[in-house]
Amino acid sequence: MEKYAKVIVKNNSQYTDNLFTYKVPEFLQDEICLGHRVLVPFGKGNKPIEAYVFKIIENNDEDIKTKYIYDILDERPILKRQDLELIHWMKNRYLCTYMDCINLIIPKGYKLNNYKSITLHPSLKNIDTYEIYDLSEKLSENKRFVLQSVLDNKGKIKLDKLVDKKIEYSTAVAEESELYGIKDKKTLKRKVTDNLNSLLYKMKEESLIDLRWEYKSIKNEIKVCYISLKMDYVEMMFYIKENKIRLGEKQKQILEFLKNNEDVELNDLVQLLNASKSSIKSLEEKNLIEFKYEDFYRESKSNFNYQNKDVILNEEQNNAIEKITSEMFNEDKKPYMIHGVTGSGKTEVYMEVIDYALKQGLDSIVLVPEISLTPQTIARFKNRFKDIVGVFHSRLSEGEKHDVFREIQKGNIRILIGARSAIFAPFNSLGVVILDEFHESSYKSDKNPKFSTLEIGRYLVKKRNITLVMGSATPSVEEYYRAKNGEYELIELKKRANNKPLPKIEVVDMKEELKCGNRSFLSNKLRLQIEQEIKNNNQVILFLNRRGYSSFVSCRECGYVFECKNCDISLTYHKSQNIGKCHYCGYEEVIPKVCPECKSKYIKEFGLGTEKIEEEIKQIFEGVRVLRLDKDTTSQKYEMENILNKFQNKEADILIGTQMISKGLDFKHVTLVGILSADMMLNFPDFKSFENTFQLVTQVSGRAGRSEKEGKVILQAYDTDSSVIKRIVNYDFDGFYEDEIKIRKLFNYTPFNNMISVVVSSKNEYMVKKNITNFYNTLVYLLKERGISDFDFILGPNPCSISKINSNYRWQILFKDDNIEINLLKGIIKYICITKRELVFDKDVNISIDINPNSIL
DNA sequence: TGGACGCGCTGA
DNA sequence: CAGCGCGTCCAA
Repeated sequence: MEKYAKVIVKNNSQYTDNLFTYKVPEFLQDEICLGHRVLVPFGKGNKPIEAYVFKIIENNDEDIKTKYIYDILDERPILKRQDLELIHWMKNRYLCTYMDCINLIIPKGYKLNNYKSITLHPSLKNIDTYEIYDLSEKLSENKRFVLQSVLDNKGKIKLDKLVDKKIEYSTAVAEESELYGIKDKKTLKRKVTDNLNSLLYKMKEESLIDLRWEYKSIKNEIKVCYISLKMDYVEMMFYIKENKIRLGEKQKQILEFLKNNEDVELNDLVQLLNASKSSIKSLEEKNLIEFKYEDFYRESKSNFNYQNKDVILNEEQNNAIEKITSEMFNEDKKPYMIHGVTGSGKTEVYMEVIDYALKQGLDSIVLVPEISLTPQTIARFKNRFKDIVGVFHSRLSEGEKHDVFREIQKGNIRILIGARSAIFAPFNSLGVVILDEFHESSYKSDKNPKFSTLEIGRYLVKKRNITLVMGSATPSVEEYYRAKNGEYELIELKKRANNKPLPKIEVVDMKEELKCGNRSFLSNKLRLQIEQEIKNNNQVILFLNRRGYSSFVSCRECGYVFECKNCDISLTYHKSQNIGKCHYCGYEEVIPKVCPECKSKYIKEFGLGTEKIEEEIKQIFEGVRVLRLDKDTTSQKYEMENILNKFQNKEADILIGTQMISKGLDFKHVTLVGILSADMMLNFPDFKSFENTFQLVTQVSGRAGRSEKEGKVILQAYDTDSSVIKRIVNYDFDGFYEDEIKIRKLFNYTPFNNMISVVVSSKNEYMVKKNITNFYNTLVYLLKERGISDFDFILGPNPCSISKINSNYRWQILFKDDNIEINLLKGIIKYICITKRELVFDKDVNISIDINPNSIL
């Protein structure tokens, strides 16, 4: 019997995104399992690369040549059977590659290093050195160099090292790398590598050298070494005498110490006794002590102090908990949607549900939006559940991620708090997934696979019968619609946990302020209120959803606007560094004093940003302590904790921030929230801008009055007649929902439709146009073939609203599944963009397919 | 994608 | 013909 394995190979090529069949060698036949990470030879040069076993078959009737699998890389399969199913499902749902999906769910920190190594040809191995030198004399300079390097390096050298040597050698010979012109190091290295490679192949042909791929499997792990005596102390003294073992003074000290202490960590021992590692090592070699290695858990710790509050659950909360826990083992339960006003104690409900699951032996995942993965949230869970709480988010290092996944698999972590990708954590018995603030757009991934965490959650409910609890004070319109249609179990929490009313929202008309001659961003009312609250020893939060100093800089003389070199976006001014920054690609440039176009000096910044607010607030309220929380002030690790700690300890009176301050923060002295410009978001050209505004403003408002003191909100806007603002003021979610769902229905937006966005981009604008037209024509052709002649559901091709990002020109086609079956449409798009990609598209254009995108810019 | 290979140009 | 740059093909 012959065994074959169908595998997915790990490389980042679009063109190898299918199953490859390999023969399983005899010695692996009993061992190999689905989901194993294996090593296979790939390509002409049989380069060893990683692959994942997706299928195992006996006897292969397909007529394809097969190579043998080299080896299995880990003892146990790295992917479970259910992971493989999920990968298939995701690949089809989000039209991405297998590897995109695999990368998301395999434990991190596994790496395969492969390199080419050069040795002397076997026929030269046994001849003496003199003969080799004689031989090399007859060769060209370069070949001699290779042979010499191999010999100098004990008969074996890695290609990489040879390249370095060669560059060093060439630069020494030729003046200042003149040989290759002045190029950056990377291109130089590539070039040298290429040239050496072709030389090496020739030398291999000539039987001068041997060329082979080698590899090393690396696990990013740290072990801790614990040391104990190998036998009883008295017994050992005997043993030492018996065998005439000579010990140094330090070594005697060590043994003495270990007599009273077991399992001492190596580093502690070194420090405590000032001992050297070698003296310890030699004790082990003398068989007197033993080492025990254990996994070290690189846990990202936080220095945030959270003060526990005593909580008594109210009736609404208890009902919710009762409902969810009582159905936990039901077969066909629905996901739960908790719609609870800000401060209604949703987190307490989550914790009770998790606690219940824990007692039933089930693990839980708590998902929060990236920006609200604050120390506060984490501390809250850790305080209650202690060490079994793990944290997972994209800012962890590879090693930290690896350790978290390992601790999960070991069962040491039972509750994981994390951002969206934490939903793929490898729990053994997952019972509960919590999706907090589920309306947040960050639950949709922006890189491949462009998955929606909600959809994955629903998948897990269906396939693995987990309990999915999604909570929000401001559900998204589409999910609320689904809840109303019975797809979810809707649970309403209408009261705040502290039984205080929601803070009153007052609207200030900024047009009126202007008329009265107040040209500042601060209305008189808000200014007076801030003064008042600070006098009363309370704290204030000011919210503006834009970081930086001003939104753009322009010349008042000629109208020149500073724009990003790489993107179709104006630069945001950052005054502290006097630079314009592109918030898309990170491009920066110093803003000059004179206009680069007309040389006038009338350069001025326009629009508001948090940096400017901070500056002016400090001027207006002298002596007031101000903190600013946005992406710019929190770029360094722990900076966010520091700011939040300071604010909590009342080391500041005012906290200014972007949407980072809108979620999950709970400060008891905050009595006033100022929303500086509600219109800013409202006028955003996106069909979700109303919804986003409603959500954000409601969330921020909820930061006020969370304990005994009552809170208040002042909302500044120009367009005070806007229906959205009226709904916000009255906390009228239902009204807002009714307004919005009508619009959605009218224009056929989600939830009434699916939308697919296909963006083609490239550095070359002409290529983009050509390719997207090609795509469109192919699509229309295929649709006609299927008898479809009404193409109303196709919008475009058009340039994207942001027509250039990172020097890439972007064109888009949008699809709504109006008159066409979504799966048919997806099938066709997949066929063109993936299966037959090379027939329709040029190689160097990027294609991005997004199902139900967050934004269509 | 990126590794192997083949082709053609240049200069000795 | 060695040395080098470049384009093309293909992966089990």
